[in-house]
Amino acid sequence: MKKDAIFEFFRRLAEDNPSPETELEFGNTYQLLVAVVLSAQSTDVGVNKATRELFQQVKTPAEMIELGEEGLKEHIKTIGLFNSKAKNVIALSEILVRDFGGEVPADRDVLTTLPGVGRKTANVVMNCAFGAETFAVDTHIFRVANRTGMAKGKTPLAVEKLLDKRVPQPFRVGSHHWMILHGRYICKARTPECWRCPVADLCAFKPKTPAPKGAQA
DNA sequence: CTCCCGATAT
DNA sequence: ATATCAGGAG
Repeated sequence: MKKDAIFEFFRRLAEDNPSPETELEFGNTYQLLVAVVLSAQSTDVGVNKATRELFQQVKTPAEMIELGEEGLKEHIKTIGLFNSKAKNVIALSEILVRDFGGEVPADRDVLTTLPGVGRKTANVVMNCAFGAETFAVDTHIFRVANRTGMAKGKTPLAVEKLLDKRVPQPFRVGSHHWMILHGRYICKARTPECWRCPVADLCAFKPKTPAPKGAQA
């Protein structure tokens, strides 16, 4: 995708949604971190359903430790990978209390040292909580970037580095969410809805199946 | 590379 | 029945 097309791509998505935000629900930065850890290979809807009561009861790492691993499992047992996620959230909370005064560090490389926190999760926290120009390449961004031809790469890290080079201001902070929402609701993995896509003319992907009868753009 | 792992859409 | 979902660790 050419430089002008990338600018136009985000200009149109920004026009439709001026201030995109994460669909994960949270009340503070610690809860955001926990929600993102829980969201691995799971839907935001499912995570929000599980965290609604949890976050009413638990707002700090100290309170999470008090709840305990088994107590946490009761809240998140409807989420995939819940055993390893519960273990990681408790371990991560203990480290925050012991080494960081119960606060979430605003540093990507420090965040990555926490159990259950990889590069993608750390980038989400940096972007959503601290406004950093980081590209958290999850399954949606990886797919949208490759499909459209904006940034073709074999690994999430390769795509992230290309996006960092190619996405211009003033879209560098918001592009992360625009791509996620676009991938979630239009440029879907199984059935991309190209017939109602606002950036289809800028995209390298050509759908094999036509728009369904009576589909509205 | 494999394992982890429930809910939902197709 | 199977693919997919805001991945990370061993």
